Amino acid sequence: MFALVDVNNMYVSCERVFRPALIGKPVVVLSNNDGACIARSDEAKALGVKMAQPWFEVKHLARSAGLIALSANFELYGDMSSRMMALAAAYAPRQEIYSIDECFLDFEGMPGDRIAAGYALRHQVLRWLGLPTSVGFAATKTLAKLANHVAKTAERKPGSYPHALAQVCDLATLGPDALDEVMRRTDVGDVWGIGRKTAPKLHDMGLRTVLELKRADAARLGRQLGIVLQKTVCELQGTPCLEVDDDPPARQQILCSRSFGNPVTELPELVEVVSGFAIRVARRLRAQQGACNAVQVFIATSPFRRHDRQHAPTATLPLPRATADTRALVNAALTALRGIYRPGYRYAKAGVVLLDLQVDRREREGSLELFEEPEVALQPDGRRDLMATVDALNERFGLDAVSIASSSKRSRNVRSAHASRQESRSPRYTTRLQEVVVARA
DNA sequence: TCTGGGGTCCTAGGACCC
DNA sequence: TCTGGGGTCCTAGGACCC
Repeated sequence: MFALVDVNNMYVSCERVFRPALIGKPVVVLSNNDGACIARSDEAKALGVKMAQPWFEVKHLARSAGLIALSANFELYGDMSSRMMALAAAYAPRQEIYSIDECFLDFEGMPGDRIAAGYALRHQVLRWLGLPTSVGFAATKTLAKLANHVAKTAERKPGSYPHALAQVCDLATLGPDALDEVMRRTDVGDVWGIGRKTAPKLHDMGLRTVLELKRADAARLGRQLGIVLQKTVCELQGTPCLEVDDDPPARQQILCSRSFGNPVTELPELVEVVSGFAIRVARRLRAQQGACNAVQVFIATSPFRRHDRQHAPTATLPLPRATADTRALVNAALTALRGIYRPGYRYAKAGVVLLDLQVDRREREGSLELFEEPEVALQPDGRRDLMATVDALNERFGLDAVSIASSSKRSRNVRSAHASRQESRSPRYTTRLQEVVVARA
Protein backbone atom coordinates (compact mmCIF):
# COMPACT_ATOMS: atom_id res chain seq x y z
CA MET A 1 0.00 0.00 0.00
CA PHE A 2 1.38 3.35 -1.09
CA ALA A 3 0.76 6.95 -0.10
CA LEU A 4 1.64 9.96 -2.20
CA VAL A 5 1.92 13.25 -0.32
CA ASP A 6 2.06 16.35 -2.50
CA VAL A 7 2.09 20.05 -1.64
CA ASN A 8 -0.62 21.98 -3.47
CA ASN A 9 0.88 24.61 -5.78
CA MET A 10 4.18 24.29 -3.89
CA TYR A 11 6.02 27.43 -4.91
CA VAL A 12 3.02 29.70 -4.58
CA SER A 13 2.15 28.12 -1.23
CA CYS A 14 5.70 28.76 0.05
CA GLU A 15 5.40 32.43 -0.90
CA ARG A 16 2.04 32.69 0.83
CA VAL A 17 3.43 31.39 4.09
CA PHE A 18 5.47 34.56 4.41
CA ARG A 19 3.11 36.90 2.59
CA PRO A 20 -0.40 35.97 3.69
CA ALA A 21 -1.77 38.87 1.67
CA LEU A 22 -1.24 36.66 -1.39
CA ILE A 23 -3.80 34.15 -0.13
CA GLY A 24 -6.92 34.15 -2.25
CA LYS A 25 -5.24 36.11 -5.05
CA PRO A 26 -4.12 34.90 -8.47
CA VAL A 27 -0.37 34.36 -8.16
CA VAL A 28 2.26 32.82 -10.44
CA VAL A 29 5.93 32.07 -9.82
CA LEU A 30 8.17 32.68 -12.82
CA SER A 31 11.10 30.66 -14.11
CA ASN A 32 14.68 31.70 -13.72
CA ASN A 33 14.62 34.41 -16.31
CA ASP A 34 11.16 35.64 -15.40
CA GLY A 35 10.31 33.90 -18.65
CA ALA A 36 7.52 31.44 -18.00
CA CYS A 37 5.02 30.53 -15.30
CA ILE A 38 6.23 27.49 -13.38
CA ALA A 39 3.69 27.56 -10.55
CA ARG A 40 0.16 28.88 -10.36
CA SER A 41 -2.28 29.42 -7.56
CA ASP A 42 -5.77 27.99 -8.02
CA GLU A 43 -6.96 31.52 -8.79
CA ALA A 44 -4.33 31.89 -11.50
CA LYS A 45 -5.34 28.52 -12.98
CA ALA A 46 -8.92 29.76 -13.01
CA LEU A 47 -7.78 32.77 -15.07
CA GLY A 48 -6.55 30.30 -17.67
CA VAL A 49 -2.80 30.56 -17.05
CA LYS A 50 -1.18 27.34 -18.29
CA MET A 51 1.82 25.52 -16.89
CA ALA A 52 5.07 26.82 -18.47
CA GLN A 53 3.18 29.55 -20.28
CA PRO A 54 5.38 32.52 -21.22
CA TRP A 55 4.88 35.45 -18.92
CA PHE A 56 4.54 37.95 -21.75
CA GLU A 57 1.46 36.08 -22.93
CA VAL A 58 -0.38 36.53 -19.64
CA LYS A 59 1.17 39.77 -18.47
CA HIS A 60 -1.97 41.69 -19.41
CA LEU A 61 -3.81 39.80 -16.66
CA ALA A 62 -1.74 41.68 -14.10
CA ARG A 63 -3.70 44.80 -14.86
CA SER A 64 -7.02 43.36 -15.87
CA ALA A 65 -7.35 40.66 -13.22
CA GLY A 66 -4.78 41.46 -10.53
CA LEU A 67 -2.46 38.59 -11.45
CA ILE A 68 0.69 38.78 -9.32
CA ALA A 69 4.01 37.43 -10.61
CA LEU A 70 6.94 36.52 -8.38
CA SER A 71 10.46 35.53 -9.40
CA ALA A 72 11.46 32.04 -8.36
CA ASN A 73 13.17 31.71 -4.99
CA PHE A 74 14.49 28.15 -5.06
CA GLU A 75 16.50 28.53 -1.91
CA LEU A 76 13.30 29.17 0.02
CA TYR A 77 11.40 26.35 -1.68
CA GLY A 78 14.20 23.87 -1.09
CA ASP A 79 14.32 24.65 2.58
CA MET A 80 10.55 24.42 2.99
CA SER A 81 10.69 21.13 1.14
CA SER A 82 13.22 19.68 3.59
CA ARG A 83 10.98 20.61 6.48
CA MET A 84 7.92 19.08 4.85
CA MET A 85 9.78 15.86 4.02
CA ALA A 86 10.99 15.53 7.59
CA LEU A 87 7.43 15.76 8.91
CA ALA A 88 6.03 13.31 6.36
CA ALA A 89 8.78 10.78 7.02
CA ALA A 90 7.42 10.13 10.51
CA TYR A 91 4.20 8.63 9.17
CA ALA A 92 5.63 5.48 7.60
CA PRO A 93 8.72 3.31 7.92
CA ARG A 94 9.97 4.15 4.43
CA GLN A 95 9.88 7.34 2.39
CA GLU A 96 10.95 8.09 -1.17
CA ILE A 97 11.48 11.78 -1.83
CA TYR A 98 10.26 11.96 -5.38
CA SER A 99 10.51 15.67 -6.11
CA ILE A 100 10.77 18.99 -4.32
CA ASP A 101 7.11 18.86 -3.33
CA GLU A 102 6.10 15.21 -3.16
CA CYS A 103 7.04 11.94 -1.55
CA PHE A 104 5.87 8.36 -1.59
CA LEU A 105 5.38 6.59 1.73
CA ASP A 106 5.28 2.83 2.11
CA PHE A 107 2.15 1.98 4.08
CA GLU A 108 2.42 -1.77 3.62
CA GLY A 109 1.29 -3.51 6.76
CA MET A 110 0.67 -0.27 8.62
CA PRO A 111 -2.03 -0.76 11.25
CA GLY A 112 -4.80 1.73 11.89
CA ASP A 113 -6.99 3.98 9.84
CA ARG A 114 -5.07 5.20 6.78
CA ILE A 115 -7.43 8.05 6.04
CA ALA A 116 -7.07 9.30 9.61
CA ALA A 117 -3.29 9.12 9.21
CA GLY A 118 -3.56 11.07 5.98
CA TYR A 119 -5.53 13.83 7.63
CA ALA A 120 -3.16 13.90 10.59
CA LEU A 121 -0.22 14.37 8.23
CA ARG A 122 -2.05 17.05 6.28
CA HIS A 123 -2.99 18.93 9.42
CA GLN A 124 0.49 18.77 10.87
CA VAL A 125 2.17 20.11 7.73
CA LEU A 126 -0.45 22.83 7.47
CA ARG A 127 -0.08 23.85 11.09
CA TRP A 128 3.69 23.60 11.43
CA LEU A 129 4.70 24.92 8.01
CA GLY A 130 1.63 26.59 6.56
CA LEU A 131 1.74 24.38 3.46
CA PRO A 132 -1.44 22.73 2.17
CA THR A 133 -0.98 19.14 1.03
CA SER A 134 -3.05 16.42 -0.60
CA VAL A 135 -2.66 12.75 0.23
CA GLY A 136 -3.50 9.79 -2.00
CA PHE A 137 -3.50 6.11 -1.00
CA ALA A 138 -3.69 3.06 -3.24
CA ALA A 139 -2.24 -0.34 -4.01
CA THR A 140 0.35 0.86 -6.53
CA LYS A 141 2.39 4.00 -7.03
CA THR A 142 0.55 4.92 -10.22
CA LEU A 143 -2.80 4.51 -8.46
CA ALA A 144 -1.52 6.54 -5.50
CA LYS A 145 -0.64 9.33 -7.93
CA LEU A 146 -4.14 9.03 -9.33
CA ALA A 147 -5.59 9.13 -5.81
CA ASN A 148 -3.62 12.29 -5.14
CA HIS A 149 -4.86 13.84 -8.37
CA VAL A 150 -8.42 13.04 -7.28
CA ALA A 151 -7.81 14.50 -3.80
CA LYS A 152 -6.55 17.75 -5.30
CA THR A 153 -9.10 18.05 -8.08
CA ALA A 154 -12.08 17.23 -5.88
CA GLU A 155 -10.98 20.07 -3.61
CA ARG A 156 -10.32 22.57 -6.38
CA LYS A 157 -13.19 21.81 -8.78
CA PRO A 158 -16.39 20.94 -6.94
CA GLY A 159 -18.39 18.38 -8.88
CA SER A 160 -15.40 16.82 -10.62
CA TYR A 161 -15.27 13.95 -8.14
CA PRO A 162 -17.26 13.14 -4.97
CA HIS A 163 -16.40 15.75 -2.36
CA ALA A 164 -15.66 13.01 0.18
CA LEU A 165 -12.48 12.27 -1.79
CA ALA A 166 -11.07 15.80 -1.41
CA GLN A 167 -7.77 16.41 0.42
CA VAL A 168 -7.24 12.77 1.40
CA CYS A 169 -8.29 10.04 -1.01
CA ASP A 170 -7.89 6.29 -0.47
CA LEU A 171 -8.77 4.45 -3.66
CA ALA A 172 -8.40 1.10 -1.89
CA THR A 173 -11.48 1.81 0.22
CA LEU A 174 -13.73 2.43 -2.80
CA GLY A 175 -16.02 -0.30 -4.06
CA PRO A 176 -15.47 -1.52 -7.64
CA ASP A 177 -18.27 0.64 -9.04
CA ALA A 178 -17.07 3.80 -7.29
CA LEU A 179 -13.50 3.16 -8.45
CA ASP A 180 -14.69 2.63 -12.04
CA GLU A 181 -16.59 5.90 -11.83
CA VAL A 182 -13.49 7.79 -10.68
CA MET A 183 -11.53 6.26 -13.56
CA ARG A 184 -14.29 7.05 -16.04
CA ARG A 185 -14.08 10.71 -15.04
CA THR A 186 -10.32 10.92 -15.55
CA ASP A 187 -8.55 11.44 -18.87
CA VAL A 188 -5.64 9.15 -19.73
CA GLY A 189 -3.46 12.25 -20.04
CA ASP A 190 -3.79 12.79 -16.28
CA VAL A 191 -2.10 9.48 -15.53
CA TRP A 192 1.48 9.51 -14.25
CA GLY A 193 3.74 8.54 -17.15
CA ILE A 194 1.38 9.47 -19.97
CA GLY A 195 2.46 12.74 -21.48
CA ARG A 196 1.66 14.98 -24.37
CA LYS A 197 2.82 12.56 -27.05
CA THR A 198 1.29 9.36 -25.75
CA ALA A 199 -2.10 10.73 -24.71
CA PRO A 200 -3.17 11.63 -28.28
CA LYS A 201 -2.02 8.22 -29.52
CA LEU A 202 -4.18 6.52 -26.91
CA HIS A 203 -7.08 8.78 -27.82
CA ASP A 204 -6.71 7.74 -31.45
CA MET A 205 -6.87 4.12 -30.37
CA GLY A 206 -10.18 4.84 -28.67
CA LEU A 207 -8.74 4.92 -25.17
CA ARG A 208 -9.84 8.20 -23.67
CA THR A 209 -10.52 7.51 -20.01
CA VAL A 210 -8.43 5.81 -17.36
CA LEU A 211 -11.13 3.16 -17.10
CA GLU A 212 -10.76 2.30 -20.79
CA LEU A 213 -7.00 2.18 -20.41
CA LYS A 214 -7.22 -0.05 -17.37
CA ARG A 215 -9.35 -2.51 -19.32
CA ALA A 216 -6.93 -2.57 -22.26
CA ASP A 217 -4.50 -5.40 -23.01
CA ALA A 218 -1.32 -4.29 -21.25
CA ALA A 219 1.03 -6.61 -23.14
CA ARG A 220 -0.33 -5.57 -26.52
CA LEU A 221 -0.12 -1.87 -25.68
CA GLY A 222 3.40 -2.52 -24.43
CA ARG A 223 4.44 -3.93 -27.79
CA GLN A 224 2.94 -0.95 -29.57
CA LEU A 225 4.02 1.94 -27.36
CA GLY A 226 6.80 0.65 -25.12
CA ILE A 227 7.48 -1.08 -21.86
CA VAL A 228 6.88 2.03 -19.77
CA LEU A 229 3.26 2.20 -20.83
CA GLN A 230 2.85 -1.51 -20.20
CA LYS A 231 3.94 -1.05 -16.60
CA THR A 232 1.63 1.92 -16.23
CA VAL A 233 -1.36 -0.14 -17.36
CA CYS A 234 -0.42 -3.02 -15.04
CA GLU A 235 -0.19 -0.59 -12.16
CA LEU A 236 -3.61 0.83 -13.01
CA GLN A 237 -4.89 -2.73 -12.89
CA GLY A 238 -3.55 -3.03 -9.36
CA THR A 239 -0.36 -4.99 -9.97
CA PRO A 240 2.61 -3.17 -8.45
CA CYS A 241 5.54 -2.80 -10.84
CA LEU A 242 7.28 -0.07 -8.86
CA GLU A 243 8.45 -0.01 -5.25
CA VAL A 244 9.20 2.75 -2.78
CA ASP A 245 12.89 3.52 -3.24
CA ASP A 246 14.17 5.07 -0.04
CA ASP A 247 17.84 4.81 -1.00
CA PRO A 248 18.18 6.37 -4.44
CA PRO A 249 21.58 6.04 -6.14
CA ALA A 250 23.80 9.05 -6.59
CA ARG A 251 23.01 11.28 -9.54
CA GLN A 252 24.14 10.08 -12.93
CA GLN A 253 24.55 13.54 -14.40
CA ILE A 254 24.81 17.09 -13.14
CA LEU A 255 23.62 19.92 -15.34
CA CYS A 256 23.58 23.68 -15.22
CA SER A 257 21.94 25.67 -17.99
CA ARG A 258 20.25 29.02 -18.43
CA SER A 259 18.45 31.03 -21.00
CA PHE A 260 19.95 34.48 -21.43
CA GLY A 261 18.25 37.76 -20.73
CA ASN A 262 19.34 38.83 -24.21
CA PRO A 263 20.90 36.92 -27.11
CA VAL A 264 24.68 36.47 -27.04
CA THR A 265 26.77 36.41 -30.20
CA GLU A 266 30.36 36.85 -29.02
CA LEU A 267 32.66 34.07 -27.86
CA PRO A 268 34.17 35.96 -24.89
CA GLU A 269 30.77 36.36 -23.31
CA LEU A 270 29.98 32.67 -23.84
CA VAL A 271 33.32 31.81 -22.26
CA GLU A 272 32.30 33.78 -19.23
CA VAL A 273 28.91 32.11 -19.00
CA VAL A 274 30.15 28.56 -19.59
CA SER A 275 32.95 29.04 -17.06
CA GLY A 276 30.38 30.07 -14.50
CA PHE A 277 28.23 27.01 -15.24
CA ALA A 278 31.24 24.71 -15.00
CA ILE A 279 32.14 26.17 -11.61
CA ARG A 280 28.65 25.48 -10.34
CA VAL A 281 28.41 21.90 -11.54
CA ALA A 282 31.89 21.19 -10.21
CA ARG A 283 30.80 22.43 -6.80
CA ARG A 284 27.74 20.19 -6.85
CA LEU A 285 29.84 17.25 -7.99
CA ARG A 286 32.14 17.64 -5.00
CA ALA A 287 29.15 17.99 -2.72
CA GLN A 288 28.15 14.44 -3.63
CA GLN A 289 31.75 13.21 -3.25
CA GLY A 290 31.85 12.41 -6.94
CA ALA A 291 34.15 12.67 -9.89
CA CYS A 292 33.25 12.75 -13.55
CA ASN A 293 34.78 11.29 -16.68
CA ALA A 294 33.25 13.53 -19.34
CA VAL A 295 32.03 17.09 -19.80
CA GLN A 296 29.34 18.12 -22.25
CA VAL A 297 28.65 21.67 -23.40
CA PHE A 298 25.75 22.91 -25.46
CA ILE A 299 24.78 26.30 -26.84
CA ALA A 300 21.58 27.01 -28.69
CA THR A 301 19.82 29.75 -30.56
CA SER A 302 16.17 30.35 -29.75
CA PRO A 303 13.76 28.10 -31.66
CA PHE A 304 11.11 30.72 -31.01
CA ARG A 305 12.91 33.29 -33.11
CA ARG A 306 11.80 31.82 -36.38
CA HIS A 307 13.73 34.29 -38.49
CA ASP A 308 17.06 33.73 -36.75
CA ARG A 309 19.43 31.20 -38.28
CA GLN A 310 19.36 28.22 -35.97
CA HIS A 311 22.38 26.54 -34.44
CA ALA A 312 22.25 24.18 -31.49
CA PRO A 313 25.50 22.23 -31.27
CA THR A 314 26.61 19.92 -28.48
CA ALA A 315 30.09 18.63 -27.73
CA THR A 316 31.13 15.95 -25.29
CA LEU A 317 34.73 15.80 -24.15
CA PRO A 318 36.06 12.72 -22.35
CA LEU A 319 38.51 13.52 -19.57
CA PRO A 320 41.89 11.80 -19.27
CA ARG A 321 40.94 10.74 -15.76
CA ALA A 322 38.05 11.17 -13.40
CA THR A 323 38.12 14.51 -11.63
CA ALA A 324 36.12 16.99 -9.61
CA ASP A 325 38.67 19.77 -9.99
CA THR A 326 37.07 23.02 -11.06
CA ARG A 327 40.07 24.02 -13.17
CA ALA A 328 40.09 20.78 -15.15
CA LEU A 329 36.33 20.97 -15.68
CA VAL A 330 36.39 24.63 -16.72
CA ASN A 331 39.21 23.91 -19.15
CA ALA A 332 37.39 20.97 -20.67
CA ALA A 333 34.16 22.95 -20.94
CA LEU A 334 35.89 25.85 -22.68
CA THR A 335 37.67 23.52 -25.09
CA ALA A 336 34.32 22.00 -25.98
CA LEU A 337 32.75 25.44 -26.32
CA ARG A 338 35.46 26.72 -28.67
CA GLY A 339 34.94 23.65 -30.80
CA ILE A 340 31.24 24.27 -31.37
CA TYR A 341 30.95 28.06 -31.33
CA ARG A 342 30.25 29.76 -34.66
CA PRO A 343 30.17 33.50 -35.06
CA GLY A 344 27.09 35.17 -36.42
CA TYR A 345 24.44 33.33 -34.42
CA ARG A 346 22.27 34.80 -31.72
CA TYR A 347 22.65 32.28 -28.92
CA ALA A 348 19.83 32.25 -26.38
CA LYS A 349 20.89 29.49 -24.06
CA ALA A 350 23.88 27.48 -22.91
CA GLY A 351 24.60 24.63 -20.55
CA VAL A 352 27.27 22.41 -19.05
CA VAL A 353 26.65 18.75 -18.18
CA LEU A 354 28.92 16.48 -16.17
CA LEU A 355 28.59 12.88 -17.38
CA ASP A 356 29.81 9.42 -16.53
CA LEU A 357 29.90 10.19 -12.83
CA GLN A 358 31.48 7.96 -10.27
CA VAL A 359 31.39 8.09 -6.52
CA ASP A 360 34.24 7.50 -4.17
CA ARG A 361 33.91 3.78 -3.55
CA ARG A 362 34.87 3.71 0.11
CA GLU A 363 32.74 6.73 0.82
CA ARG A 364 29.71 5.05 -0.70
CA GLU A 365 30.29 1.94 1.35
CA GLY A 366 30.60 3.99 4.50
CA SER A 367 33.97 2.51 5.34
CA LEU A 368 36.01 5.71 5.47
CA GLU A 369 37.90 6.06 8.67
CA LEU A 370 37.51 9.21 10.68
CA PHE A 371 40.01 11.80 9.35
CA GLU A 372 40.77 9.63 6.35
CA GLU A 373 40.72 11.56 3.12
CA PRO A 374 38.47 10.34 0.32
CA GLU A 375 40.15 8.56 -2.57
CA VAL A 376 40.00 11.49 -4.92
CA ALA A 377 41.92 13.56 -2.40
CA LEU A 378 44.93 11.36 -2.86
CA GLN A 379 45.91 12.85 -6.18
CA PRO A 380 49.61 13.61 -6.03
CA ASP A 381 49.17 17.25 -7.00
CA GLY A 382 46.90 17.84 -4.03
CA ARG A 383 44.16 19.47 -6.08
CA ARG A 384 41.34 18.04 -4.08
CA ASP A 385 42.64 19.87 -1.06
CA LEU A 386 42.70 23.13 -2.99
CA MET A 387 39.11 22.57 -4.09
CA ALA A 388 38.07 21.75 -0.54
CA THR A 389 39.64 25.04 0.53
CA VAL A 390 37.87 26.96 -2.21
CA ASP A 391 34.56 25.38 -1.23
CA ALA A 392 35.16 26.24 2.41
CA LEU A 393 36.01 29.86 1.58
CA ASN A 394 32.91 30.25 -0.52
CA GLU A 395 30.80 28.61 2.14
CA ARG A 396 32.12 31.08 4.67
CA PHE A 397 32.32 34.28 2.65
CA GLY A 398 29.57 33.75 0.14
CA LEU A 399 29.41 32.03 -3.22
CA ASP A 400 32.09 33.19 -5.65
CA ALA A 401 34.26 34.82 -3.01
CA VAL A 402 36.94 32.72 -4.69
CA SER A 403 36.46 31.97 -8.34
CA ILE A 404 38.07 31.28 -11.70
CA ALA A 405 39.27 34.23 -13.71
CA SER A 406 37.50 33.26 -16.96
CA SER A 407 34.14 33.41 -15.22
CA SER A 408 34.83 37.11 -14.65
CA LYS A 409 33.31 39.28 -12.03
CA ARG A 410 32.25 41.79 -14.57
CA SER A 411 28.70 40.55 -14.39
CA ARG A 412 28.49 41.63 -10.78
CA ASN A 413 28.86 45.27 -11.59
CA VAL A 414 28.01 45.58 -15.22
CA ARG A 415 24.81 44.16 -16.56
CA SER A 416 25.88 41.60 -19.16
CA ALA A 417 23.50 40.62 -21.90
CA HIS A 418 23.21 37.10 -20.54
CA ALA A 419 22.34 38.19 -16.99
CA SER A 420 18.96 36.88 -16.05
CA ARG A 421 16.07 39.03 -15.09
CA GLN A 422 14.60 38.54 -11.65
CA GLU A 423 12.42 41.45 -10.88
CA SER A 424 10.56 40.36 -7.79
CA ARG A 425 12.21 37.64 -5.79
CA SER A 426 11.07 37.29 -2.22
CA PRO A 427 13.57 37.24 0.65
CA ARG A 428 15.16 33.88 1.53
CA TYR A 429 13.35 33.98 4.85
CA THR A 430 14.48 30.66 6.26
CA THR A 431 18.07 30.36 5.08
CA ARG A 432 19.63 33.86 5.29
CA LEU A 433 19.82 35.60 8.60
CA GLN A 434 19.85 39.01 6.92
CA GLU A 435 16.57 38.16 5.20
CA VAL A 436 14.72 36.64 8.12
CA VAL A 437 11.11 37.59 8.73
CA VAL A 438 10.61 40.76 10.76
CA ALA A 439 7.66 40.76 13.14
CA ARG A 440 6.28 44.13 14.13
CA ALA A 441 4.43 44.75 17.37
C1' DT B 1 11.07 42.68 -26.91
C1' DC B 2 9.61 38.59 -24.00
C1' DT B 3 9.09 31.29 -24.31
C1' DG B 4 12.43 27.15 -17.42
C1' DG B 5 15.82 24.04 -15.47
C1' DG B 6 17.24 19.60 -13.80
C1' DG B 7 16.64 15.10 -13.96
C1' DT B 8 15.37 9.75 -15.42
C1' DC B 9 14.64 5.84 -18.43
C1' DC B 10 13.99 3.54 -22.90
C1' DT B 11 14.89 2.67 -27.74
C1' DA B 12 16.97 2.48 -32.17
C1' DG B 13 20.87 2.15 -34.74
C1' DG B 14 25.77 1.72 -35.58
C1' DA B 15 30.28 -0.30 -34.48
C1' DC B 16 32.46 -4.16 -33.36
C1' DC B 17 33.32 -9.00 -32.28
C1' DC B 18 33.36 -13.99 -33.09
C1' DT C 1 18.87 -13.05 -57.75
C1' DC C 2 20.63 -14.78 -53.29
C1' DT C 3 25.26 -11.93 -49.51
C1' DG C 4 25.24 -15.02 -41.50
C1' DG C 5 23.64 -14.46 -37.05
C1' DG C 6 23.89 -13.30 -32.55
C1' DG C 7 25.82 -10.82 -28.98
C1' DT C 8 27.60 -6.50 -26.56
C1' DC C 9 28.53 -1.79 -26.04
C1' DC C 10 27.91 2.95 -26.96
C1' DT C 11 25.47 7.09 -28.24
C1' DA C 12 21.89 10.19 -29.71
C1' DG C 13 17.41 11.27 -29.40
C1' DG C 14 12.84 11.01 -27.56
C1' DA C 15 9.45 10.85 -23.96
C1' DC C 16 8.41 11.63 -19.53
C1' DC C 17 8.52 13.74 -14.77
C1' DC C 18 8.16 18.00 -11.64
